Amino acid sequence: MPELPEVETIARGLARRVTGDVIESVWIGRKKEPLKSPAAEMALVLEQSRIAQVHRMGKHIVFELDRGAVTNASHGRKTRISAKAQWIVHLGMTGRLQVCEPQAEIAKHTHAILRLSSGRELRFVDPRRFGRLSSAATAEFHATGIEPLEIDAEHFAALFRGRKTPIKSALLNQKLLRGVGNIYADESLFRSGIRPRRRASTISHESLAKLHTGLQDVLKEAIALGGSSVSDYVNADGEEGFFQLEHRVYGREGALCRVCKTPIKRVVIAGRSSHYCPKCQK
DNA sequence: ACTATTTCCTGGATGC
DNA sequence: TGCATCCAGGAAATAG
Repeated sequence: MPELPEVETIARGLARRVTGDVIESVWIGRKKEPLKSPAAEMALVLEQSRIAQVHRMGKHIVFELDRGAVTNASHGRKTRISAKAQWIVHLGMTGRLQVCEPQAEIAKHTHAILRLSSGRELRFVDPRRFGRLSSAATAEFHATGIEPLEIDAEHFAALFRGRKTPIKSALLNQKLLRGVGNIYADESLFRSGIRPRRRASTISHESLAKLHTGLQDVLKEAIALGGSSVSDYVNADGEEGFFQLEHRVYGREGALCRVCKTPIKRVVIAGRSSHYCPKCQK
């Protein structure tokens, strides 16, 4: 399940492989489900666009497109119109973007194929269809929330002021912070000694400062290790990450806390599995 | 204006 | 072996 570190890893891998490539044609398999923009509109935006840049915003992968040469038919000669556009991909739970040769077997649940001028294809595969594709030709895509690696301690603490919701839910709320998912919410709460059910507004400024540091540390460490490979996550080169080996609470129900040997507990908060150490976290 | 709950979707694990 | 049931979870939609 790709969260900020996994999406960052994937975006960097894609940037290395497809930057500069031109999208020559597009095949879109479904009319709705993964699509947020109409299929025809998306194809129109993508085709003949040059991929100028690939980067991450929250859990979104954003392809910055440069739609260079456009024929102005009214004068019968080519006029260069510089137009910017974007292709925005959210991988959901099981979404994957693969760069491959055209003869490579088309995986089950392939929903979109972009044919590139380099002769390769960029394919979007998503069995569970929680992923989303959208395009922005005029209005620039604007993700909600603030990047957790860019926010300072004061603004971070202010996000939770007056919120009665459990801190775990607040961390998952993409309108506050963007990119934090279940794994890194649990891991950052462990690092800062806060139980996931604690009401956000009741947490001391000092603890929130620890949470700010803990969250930034865990995200940076995870990016350095290529993300966490749980279930079927792989990066743009099909390689697994290694941060799952560093998890201190996530997915460790019943296993002993690495700090105090107390068995890790699992509770459900807002429909999400939440893991914590009952001794280390208060 | 918030917060809580439900819904979407399929593969893999589990149980009988 | 086969079939039914449950579970994972991000974010949008819905309800309170």
